[in-house]
Amino acid sequence: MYLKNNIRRLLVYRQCLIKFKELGFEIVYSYNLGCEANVSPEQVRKDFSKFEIKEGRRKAGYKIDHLLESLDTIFKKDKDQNVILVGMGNIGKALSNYKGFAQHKIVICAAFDIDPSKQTKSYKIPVYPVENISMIVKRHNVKIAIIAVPKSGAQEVCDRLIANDIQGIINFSPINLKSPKNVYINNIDLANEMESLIYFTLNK
Amino acid sequence: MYLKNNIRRLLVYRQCLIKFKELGFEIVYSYNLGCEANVSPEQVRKDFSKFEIKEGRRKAGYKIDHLLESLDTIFKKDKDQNVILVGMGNIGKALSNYKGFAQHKIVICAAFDIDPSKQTKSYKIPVYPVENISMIVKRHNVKIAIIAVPKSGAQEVCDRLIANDIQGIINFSPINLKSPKNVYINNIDLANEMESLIYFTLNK
DNA sequence: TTTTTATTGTGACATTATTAACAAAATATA
DNA sequence: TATATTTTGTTAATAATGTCACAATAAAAA
Ligand SMILES: NC(=O)c1ccc[n+]([C@@H]2O[C@H](COP(=O)([O-])OP(=O)(O)OC[C@H]3O[C@@H](n4cnc5c(N)ncnc54)[C@H](O)[C@@H]3O)[C@@H](O)[C@H]2O)c1
Ligand SMILES: NC(=O)c1ccc[n+]([C@@H]2O[C@H](COP(=O)([O-])OP(=O)(O)OC[C@H]3O[C@@H](n4cnc5c(N)ncnc54)[C@H](O)[C@@H]3O)[C@@H](O)[C@H]2O)c1
Repeated sequence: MYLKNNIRRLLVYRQCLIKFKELGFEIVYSYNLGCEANVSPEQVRKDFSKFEIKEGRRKAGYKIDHLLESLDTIFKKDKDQNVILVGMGNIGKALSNYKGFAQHKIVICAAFDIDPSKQTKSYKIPVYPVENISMIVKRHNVKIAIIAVPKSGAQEVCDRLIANDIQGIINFSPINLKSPKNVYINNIDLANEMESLIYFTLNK
Repeated sequence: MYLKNNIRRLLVYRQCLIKFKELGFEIVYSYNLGCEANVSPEQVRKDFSKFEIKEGRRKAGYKIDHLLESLDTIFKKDKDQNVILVGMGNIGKALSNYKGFAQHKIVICAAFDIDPSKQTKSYKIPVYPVENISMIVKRHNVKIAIIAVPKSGAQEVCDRLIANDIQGIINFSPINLKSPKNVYINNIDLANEMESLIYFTLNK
């Protein structure tokens, strides 16, 4: 199984490639990509090798379009991925307003909130009571959910999502959710990210 | 130098410890902490050992308060850390509204935006034109900044921050900022986080 | 008191990740 | 054409990280 850092770097490479492409370039060397992505050229080649991306040509580098196609295959970018959002508060609103997900073929198709005043059509995406999760998940074939509720409600929300066959969760609440191990959870704890930054900044 | 994962885990341990404490517990075993933090007990002990936290007692575990004190020392939680925010859009507003940072002794003391309509006192924190960064940084002894502007402006903002002696940056814009290596940068790319979650979910 | 049990802290081992080295191949140059 | 140069892909070497094993020892039980 490929590990988190590999995947992370591949995603960074993709962004760099898109940038290069927008700038009008057609080929890159591992050296260029490494510079832009802040890793060594050897690391770039090693990562490609691991994912069996071997379309580079000695002395002629890689065609950017080819690389992007390979990455799209790895990340299954052939069709949109529907995602639901639970908790239409500060973070929830920010995410639901974000236009950049479209480029990644990620579509937040609906949100859910327990606060009836949020259950309106006045946001960019419809906001339903949590009881409707089941219906929407089935209708839009949703496998992925975002938890953006206060930590007091996060485990309960998580349980409900899993009961509705959600397979992957991105969790913004600052607790470690309990879940069966076939459900993948990506915790994004922004306060801890800040702390970690502060730690490395002050101890460098 | 301690590595990112160590620090990350320590921060997770702290959250778990706070939770245990709130539940009325006074001691923990590495086993309990491991369960809660989703790591092995050996990993917990190894992490403690590495940071010279050796106040456990065989068969009697660790006093939660002692552990929290040690962690506070490592993370210098004796005083507030002032932070500035550049870009008062979706993400910027969410962060500036968040009450949870206080618990971590993180204070977002001011925000900056190029849009004059945002430069008001109507938000929780004052929003200034970017020209004022220098003044505020000096006044509040700021070392850390958050970049929450569109990617087109991110490098320019980054350069300005560094010119004003900012030492650490948390960057929400989806590009790799160029910076001298004595400036620590923590990139949080939410779209990539989503993609990484989707990858692992669909390939598990 | 003595024995048993549980738990820490760490050194040895295993695994994983990164870096370095280099042959093979493509291009450029003479 | 032949030679020099550049860049890939992969193997080998090194470094980092995580797991295992266990002595030391505190607490509990006998
Ligand atoms: N805002 C930030 O910048 C920030 C930073 C770090 C962490 N977080 C974490 O992200 C999460 C969301 O933060 P926020 O600032 O957006 O919170 P918020 O209070 O603004 O919004 C939470 C939303 O969730 C809804 N909600 C509460 N319980 C619910 C439930 N059981 N089911 C469905 N909806 C429910 C509320 O009605 C509200 O709309 C929190 O866990 C917070 O700790 C936020
Ligand atoms: N909103 C999200 O959920 C989300 C998700 C993923 C990534 N991001 C990234 O986070 C960043 C911010 O996103 P957002 O949705 O908050 O954007 P936004 O457009 O809502 O807000 C950006 C703010 O930055 C200000 N700004 C622009 N250029 C500036 C400059 N040079 N100096 C100072 N201020 C400037 C704008 O006036 C605006 O207020 C973007 O780079 C975006 O790609 C956001």
